[in-house]
Amino acid sequence: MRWNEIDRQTCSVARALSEIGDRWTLLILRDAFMRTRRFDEFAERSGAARNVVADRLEKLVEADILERRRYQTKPDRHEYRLTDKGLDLYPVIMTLIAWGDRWHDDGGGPPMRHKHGACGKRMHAVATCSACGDELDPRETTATPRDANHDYWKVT
Amino acid sequence: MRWNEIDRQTCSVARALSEIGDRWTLLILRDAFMRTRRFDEFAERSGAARNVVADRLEKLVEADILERRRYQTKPDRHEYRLTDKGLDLYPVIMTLIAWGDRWHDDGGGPPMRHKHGACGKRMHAVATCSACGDELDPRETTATPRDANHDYWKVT
DNA sequence: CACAATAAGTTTCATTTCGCAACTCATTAG
DNA sequence: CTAATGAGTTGCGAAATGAAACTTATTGTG
Repeated sequence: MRWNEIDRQTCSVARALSEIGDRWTLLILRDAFMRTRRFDEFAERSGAARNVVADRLEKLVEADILERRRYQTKPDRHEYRLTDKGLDLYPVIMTLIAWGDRWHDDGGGPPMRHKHGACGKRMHAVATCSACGDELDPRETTATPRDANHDYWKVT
Repeated sequence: MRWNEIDRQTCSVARALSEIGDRWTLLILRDAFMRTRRFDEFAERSGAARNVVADRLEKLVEADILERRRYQTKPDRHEYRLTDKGLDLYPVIMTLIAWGDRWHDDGGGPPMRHKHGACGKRMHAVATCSACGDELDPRETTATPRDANHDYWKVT
C-alpha cells in the first residue's frame, strides 16, 4: 500500500497520519506551536530541505491545519498559522513532548519548560479519561470496533 | 539535514520523532496497542511492505519500544510486545485517535470505541495539566527554553 | 545608480528509500 | 511427498529526499 492510500483504512489513526504522519510534518507542527510562522524559519528550525518544507506546508494548508495568510503586499508575502483544526493537535504534540522528556532526557532536564497560564505552574501533559478524569492506562482500557472486528483494518 | 541526524536537535519532539516519527512506525505502534504481536499481522494490518515492516520492527526493538520475544522453538518464532517505554506512548496514540475521530469522522462515528475499565464508560483522551488537572489549551500555556532561546533549535 | 539583502519559493540532480513480488528456510500437517 | 505456516530476505524499477544553486520582487545602502 502506498502512503497516499493510507487514508482508505477505516482507522482514525490511519486517517490522522495520512495528514500529519510524516517526519517533517510533525516537526513543522512543533515549530508552528512555538510561534513559527514564516517559510525561512520553518526551513531553518525543522532542518528539512526547502523543497520538502514547501511541499509539507502546502499539504498542511490543503488539510486545513495551517492557513496561508498574506501579511504584506509589494511584494506579496505570506505566513502560516494554525487553524482550529491545527490548534486541536496540541494534545498530540504535548504528549509527544512529555514522552520525549521522559525517555530522552539528555541529563539536563526538558529543553523547554511549559507553564500553564491558568494555574501558573510548570507542567507536562497527562492524558486522562474524558468521562472520569483519571489518568489513562493502556492496561485499563478496552477498544472495540464499531462494526465487526475484521472491518477495522480493512481498506475500503 | 538527513533524518537520521534529527536526534541531534535539542528538542524532545525531535528526539522522540527520531524513534517513532515515521509513517509506518506510528501505524505499527497503533497495531501494537491493538494487541497485534506477529510479523505477518503487522504487515497485513499496517499495509506496509514486508521489508519496511521488518526494518521498522527492528528499529523499534533497538529503541526499546518493542521487545522481540521467542514464543516457540523448532522452529524459533518471535513476537513483538510493547515495553514500558512503548506502553508509555499510549497518550500519544490516544490523543491522535481523539483528533482523528474529531476531524476525520466519516459520518458513522469513531471506528473504535474505547472504554475505560476503571469507570466503565466510553471515553476519549483529554490532555490535561499535570499540576492542576485542567484541560490544556494552547493559548493558555507558555513555553520557555531551558537555556537561551536560540539554543532550542540548534543542532549540537 | 549599482549592488547587496530579504522572503518565499523552484529547479536540478545524485542519493535513498519504498513498494511489490518472488524467494528462502525450518518445521509440521495431510 | 506435497502443501502450508511464520518470519523474514532479495532484487529491482519507481518515487521521495537532500543539498545547493537559481528566481523574482522589492527595499536598503554607499
